Amino acid sequence: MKITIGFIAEQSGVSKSTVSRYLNGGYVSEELKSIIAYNIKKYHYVPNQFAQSLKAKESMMVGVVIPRVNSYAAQETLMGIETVLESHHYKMMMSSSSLSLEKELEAIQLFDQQKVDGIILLATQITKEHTNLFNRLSVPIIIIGQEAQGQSYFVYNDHSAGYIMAEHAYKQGYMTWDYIGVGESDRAVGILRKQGMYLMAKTDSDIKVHEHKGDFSFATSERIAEEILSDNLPHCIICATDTIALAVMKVAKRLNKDIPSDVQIIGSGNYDITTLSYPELSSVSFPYRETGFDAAKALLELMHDSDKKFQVVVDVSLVPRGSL
Amino acid sequence: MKITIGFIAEQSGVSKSTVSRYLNGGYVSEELKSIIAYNIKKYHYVPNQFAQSLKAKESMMVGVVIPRVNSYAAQETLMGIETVLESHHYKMMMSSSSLSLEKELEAIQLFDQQKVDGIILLATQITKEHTNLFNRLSVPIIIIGQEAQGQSYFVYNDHSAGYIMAEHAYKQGYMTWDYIGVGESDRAVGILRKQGMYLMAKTDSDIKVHEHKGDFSFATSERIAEEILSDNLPHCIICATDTIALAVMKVAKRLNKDIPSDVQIIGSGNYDITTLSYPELSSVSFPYRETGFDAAKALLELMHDSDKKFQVVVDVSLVPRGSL
DNA sequence: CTGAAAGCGCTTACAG
DNA sequence: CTGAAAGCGCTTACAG
Repeated sequence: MKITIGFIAEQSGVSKSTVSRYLNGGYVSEELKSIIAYNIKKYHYVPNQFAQSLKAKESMMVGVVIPRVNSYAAQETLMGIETVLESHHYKMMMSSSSLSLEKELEAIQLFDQQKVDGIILLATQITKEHTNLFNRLSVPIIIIGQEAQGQSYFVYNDHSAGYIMAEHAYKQGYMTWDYIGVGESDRAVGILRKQGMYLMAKTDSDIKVHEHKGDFSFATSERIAEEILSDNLPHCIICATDTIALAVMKVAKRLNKDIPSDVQIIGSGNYDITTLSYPELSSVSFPYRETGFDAAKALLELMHDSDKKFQVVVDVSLVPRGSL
Repeated sequence: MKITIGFIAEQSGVSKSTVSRYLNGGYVSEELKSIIAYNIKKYHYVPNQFAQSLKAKESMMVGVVIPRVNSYAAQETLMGIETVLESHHYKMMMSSSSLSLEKELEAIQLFDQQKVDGIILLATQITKEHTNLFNRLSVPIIIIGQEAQGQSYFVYNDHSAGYIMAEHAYKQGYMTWDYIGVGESDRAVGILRKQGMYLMAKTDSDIKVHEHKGDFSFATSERIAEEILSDNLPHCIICATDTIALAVMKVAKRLNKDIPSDVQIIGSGNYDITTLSYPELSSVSFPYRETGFDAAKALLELMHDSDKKFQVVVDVSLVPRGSL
């Protein structure tokens, strides 16, 4: 049978109100407390959360929507978020959109219906539908990774990331670059990083850049790398992400190129695996974990003061290693 | 203001029952349908999930509890689970315990309260409390990674993993091994893999094994590797996990050892990054994704036939590469 | 095909 | 300190 508050009340010889008060820390005599406690234990009573939430104000849960489960950036960000939520006794619920925008929207809406106290979205793209949904939400939301007009967000300085990679190549004396980018639907990675790179390239008219359109996948990156390296010439390859860079490195090794004398490689993201390759991969560091931490703190504030707005740009920095 | 079913009914000039019926596919005249639809749209009405679930039977959600967010095994398993849930129109909610057994128990209980339709636990340890909780759950649960008496579970053949690593070392002609293990609280990784290795070692009395007690962390593994390699002798190192193996490889390179001529290394797990190192890491492959897939399928069955019981042992296989 | 009413399991003023 | 009662937003027989 189903153990309800009414059953516990009955067994304890008190009213439901009293049991409810016991559960929520209201006035109950010591005597009743112990007998109620006894029965709750005896029957393994667990309050029905739906019934509670129908009245209650706070669920002490925050929902986090991530683009995919095997993303280094997502993992790190989650760990930062988790740290602050935990210390404030909130539970973190996660939902992955598997890179489907539709599922992403659904997940956000589901969290809203579930009456979480706040939502964090690790975004890859902000569409008109996103904006509409954001405005209808009954709980605060913070977006990480992409700008969203009128909302609170934390974005990385992706423009600077592109510039920094280019500048490093330039300072090492390389004047002809291959740039492997990703699609422009991801504004931060697809557009801003590339723009940053070109801004730097324009500072010296001797610089030549060959642009290649790629995507986030390892396989596509390998294919592009094979094309680039097929001419047996030296190449300085600037990659929009570390995944791309790692794929390039793998192909270069397969073709017996020496890194960094034949082929120079730099990526962005500073994934943990950049230090496992040989040579280690030069990269641009994005403070994912700290940003997750800060965003969660900000969300906590928003939950209590919905007039606030956070729109912060997080700095990135060069981490030169062996590959360039 | 809050848009409820009552408000929509009022605006549409019908009763709440009719709106509810509209929502749930009951009898409603075409005429009323369109006017209700109109108002739902107009006011962006979204049913309160708590109120629904108070009555409803199914939530179409399954909860997955993972030990930590940055685990390769967890990621892969999740992707397998996701594939089947998605195709059956279930939503996947994830919760991480951050390796805290207490949080793990809480998360399971929370999912149960939330009336998910089923739970999958990626386990690292099964305690008495776990068993008690499992028996009290009102929804089916499947455990992956550890045996749980009386429950449905999918475990890997960890004993075989240990044996396979040892056998490979033996066949390559190495007779003196260093084995780096993890704590025994994780029965599968800590005990079974080690036992499998020793079982193989016992087949030839010339085999010597030096056992080292480590843990899952990269840092501890590096420390142990430094100890082992400090004698400047050759070493054949069998590692309970790929993380440990990767750490050993890093230290070996730092000490300018050649792999595999000075130092031989093998791990378990077949993480994706095993192919990024140079040389690539030999390992034992665990079919994480397929197991997630199968476990989710099994859960779906359990949800409709709670008498079933799944207790399956999944095979693992050697993947020899450059490091041993 | 439609609506009034009871009920899901809890919380919360309110009166005592 | 305690209990009766109303209410949270929905669903579901039941009668019409």
